[in-house]
Amino acid sequence: MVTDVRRRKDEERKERTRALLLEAAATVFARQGYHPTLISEIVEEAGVGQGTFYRHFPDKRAIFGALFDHLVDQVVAEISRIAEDLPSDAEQYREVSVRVVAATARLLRSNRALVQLFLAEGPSVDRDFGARLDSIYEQLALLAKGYLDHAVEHGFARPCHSYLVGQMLVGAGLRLMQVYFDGHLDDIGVEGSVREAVDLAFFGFGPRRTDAGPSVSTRTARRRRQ
Amino acid sequence: MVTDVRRRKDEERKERTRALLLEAAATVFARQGYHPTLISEIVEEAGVGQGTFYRHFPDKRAIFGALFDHLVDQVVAEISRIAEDLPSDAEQYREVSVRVVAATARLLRSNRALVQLFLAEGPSVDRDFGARLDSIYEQLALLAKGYLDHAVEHGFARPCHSYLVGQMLVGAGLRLMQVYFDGHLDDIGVEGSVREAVDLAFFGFGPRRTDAGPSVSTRTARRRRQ
Amino acid sequence: MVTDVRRRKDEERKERTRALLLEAAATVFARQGYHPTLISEIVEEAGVGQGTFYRHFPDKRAIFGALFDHLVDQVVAEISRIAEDLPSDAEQYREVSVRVVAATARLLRSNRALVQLFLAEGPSVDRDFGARLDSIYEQLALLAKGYLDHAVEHGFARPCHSYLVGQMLVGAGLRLMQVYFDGHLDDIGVEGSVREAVDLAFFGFGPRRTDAGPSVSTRTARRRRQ
Amino acid sequence: MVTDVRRRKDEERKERTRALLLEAAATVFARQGYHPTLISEIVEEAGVGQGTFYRHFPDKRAIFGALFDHLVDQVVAEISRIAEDLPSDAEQYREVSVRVVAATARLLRSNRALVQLFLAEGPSVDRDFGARLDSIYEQLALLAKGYLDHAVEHGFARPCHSYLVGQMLVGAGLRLMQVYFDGHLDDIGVEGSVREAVDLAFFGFGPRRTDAGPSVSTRTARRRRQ
DNA sequence: GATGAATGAGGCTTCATTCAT
DNA sequence: CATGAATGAAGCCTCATTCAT
Repeated sequence: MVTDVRRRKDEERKERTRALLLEAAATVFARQGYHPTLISEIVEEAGVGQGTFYRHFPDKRAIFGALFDHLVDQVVAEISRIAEDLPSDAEQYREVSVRVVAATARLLRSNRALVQLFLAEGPSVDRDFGARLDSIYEQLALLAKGYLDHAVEHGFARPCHSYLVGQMLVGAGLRLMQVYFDGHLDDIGVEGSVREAVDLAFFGFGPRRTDAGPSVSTRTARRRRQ
Repeated sequence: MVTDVRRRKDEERKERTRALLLEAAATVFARQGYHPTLISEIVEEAGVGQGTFYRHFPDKRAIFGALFDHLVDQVVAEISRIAEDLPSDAEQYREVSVRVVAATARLLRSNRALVQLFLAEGPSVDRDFGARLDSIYEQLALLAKGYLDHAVEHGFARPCHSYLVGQMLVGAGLRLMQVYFDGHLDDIGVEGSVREAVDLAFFGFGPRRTDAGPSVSTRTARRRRQ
Repeated sequence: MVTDVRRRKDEERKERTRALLLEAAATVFARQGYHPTLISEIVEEAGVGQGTFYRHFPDKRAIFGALFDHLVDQVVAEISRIAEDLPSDAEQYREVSVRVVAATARLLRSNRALVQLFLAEGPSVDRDFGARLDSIYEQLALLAKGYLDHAVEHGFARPCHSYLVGQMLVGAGLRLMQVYFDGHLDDIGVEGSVREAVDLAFFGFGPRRTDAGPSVSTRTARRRRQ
Repeated sequence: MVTDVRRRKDEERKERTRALLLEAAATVFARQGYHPTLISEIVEEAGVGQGTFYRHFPDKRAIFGALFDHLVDQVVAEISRIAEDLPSDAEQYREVSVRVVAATARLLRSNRALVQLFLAEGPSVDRDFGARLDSIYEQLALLAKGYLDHAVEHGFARPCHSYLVGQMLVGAGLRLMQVYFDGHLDDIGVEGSVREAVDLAFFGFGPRRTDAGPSVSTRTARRRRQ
């Protein structure tokens, strides 16, 4: 009995220490980047002993990976929760897009420092880690391609090289996120940015036509800004 | 004078050694990435002594920077050469876009390894270096914005948040390049990819309209692929 | 608490290691001089790892300085202990001088190797370190000047340029010490040397006069030698 | 014939280069001390090529030694020139002493930087070099001892441990020189300092006696200073 | 003889990792 | 489990020295 209590207390303590280390690592990585960060800086930030680190992670890479996995799990869960069903007409399609993208954006924004860290330094941590990132981008692109193919099939998107378009949308989205994080889109906010982005994806920037086009609300919002 | 001849020969030798080092650095960086690369590996690849490195560059960062500057200079020169005048109608606009983008793509492709290196590892080399990259993206986005504003003014682009759109185009382009480098667009080649990309930018992927749309040639090319 | 015990043991261990390093450094410095000594030789002599050195001292200079400070502290404490009160007549004055000088000599002799090290190599270690030595000489000279001025005032020393005389006494003392360390004064020992030195200071080597002069005991000692 | 002219020109050039190097070395050594000085700094100061150094000296030690030898030769020559004959009475003895010491002082002062360099850094350059310095001090001490023994024999010095006294005089002299170089004796100048020093040596600082004592001129000078 | 680019041995220092407590 | 002192492998960099011109 005593042993059980003891064991549980030990485990709790261990868990707490691990959390301390993860948080500290996130802080220090965000502050100075992956490569310049020393184990000694992480443990100092965490307020634990040097040796303690190695009871929880084999090396720096591992704690970086743990942070990454945690974030990816969160994001995947969130996205799956929202984007459950395929849309059945163009307008609905756009609305779903806006909703998914905006939700993702909000989630990522709340982990801004880590996201920027992974985007910027991920590829340099490790060949392997770079591949993980690439695979995520690829999956996103394929997801977009799937949606697009479905849309083309139902006539609310024009035929195109959907894989290429999917990749470009991913790239545009990533860049958009960066810019947004840097505070360069504070004038229109998440919602506005997303709507503008979705408009670009649907209609391009070519001259407006009468039969369809950017939603009135968007145009209004834009006008208000000016 | 004997001295003059001597001096010139010395300078030539030095220049040759420097070139040797730069080439070697490019090779090794491309092979294993910036951080894992040791000075000793660069000098071995170059076939010069360890100390020789330090007669030419103060440290690893510097030689990386030199490679970067060299590439940027090349690209800037090439782009300036092509994109001299602003287009005066929509069709011309698209043609100029295609020409500039395709030329840039070809130039970058011939420096593929370095470009990938800079894109992937640049932000992790240094706070400062990351800022240099960012500034380049920003400049590109502003360039795009400028063109776009001009197009809107002349009626061959619809009103939009041109800064945001510019940034997205940059992101889309970067991603496109990556994908292209990875050989995932070998089916349509540079020309085809660029045309597809420009179409996306001009018209989005929304349903085709009658009054305007992707060029016939493109549609043809696409059909052939399918 | 377990933690407390642990902490104390750790501190003790650290202190022991530090002492080990200091002793080793003294040994190696004395053997081969400051500049030719490598950190690797110190740690080998101390029987600790290379990295351990840097946990205790930032560089070679620092450990040299630590040795120096330690010795100076010792000497200062010893001298202050002896030379507490000013003498009130000529004979007493000489006796105090003899006592102070002899005590210092004995202390320095027991640290002979270090003292020689500091005298010989101190000025070459560092601009700053040289200045520290100079300042000590200056202080000694001023101390001597103070005593001398006091003596002149009370009539048991003749008027003179007391600063210059103080400096010369310091120089004479330093040289005496060197010679003594080299074993060139083994015939008369510390006591005899000091007495002879004090006689020189008080009476010079000019012809003996009847009213005062070197003490009988000294003359006797000298005669015995001859 | 042509060859001869050529040969002489080469030799002259070589000599000039060597002189350039020596002068440069003196300058740089004086500025930053022996150990921190790099060969590259010497050749830069001299305005010659790196390789040129090695055509004239095998290493840094050698050029230091050459500077030293040159100075010693000068000083020895100068002293021998003055102190040719032994004095025959006390007053003459003092006058010779003053003359020799003052002349030496003037010579050394004109090479102040080098002298300070040798005194301060000599012992640290090399075991061997330190021994050379020591030997010089020893020789000086023996010289003084010889004079002293001669004086004792003729009754114008009191019996004493002449070797020890000789050494102390050397030490006092060295210190005096340092202090003088540092400008701390500007109030009485070379002549005054020397006279004061000689007085100390002859009479000590003990109370003045009637039958003999410091020269009137000195006392006067001193009084004027006060 | 003079030059200065190239060399590489060798010392310093860092820092991930271990281990005794 | 947590600790932090100790470790030493490994890289960086310097600088005396060489050597082709």
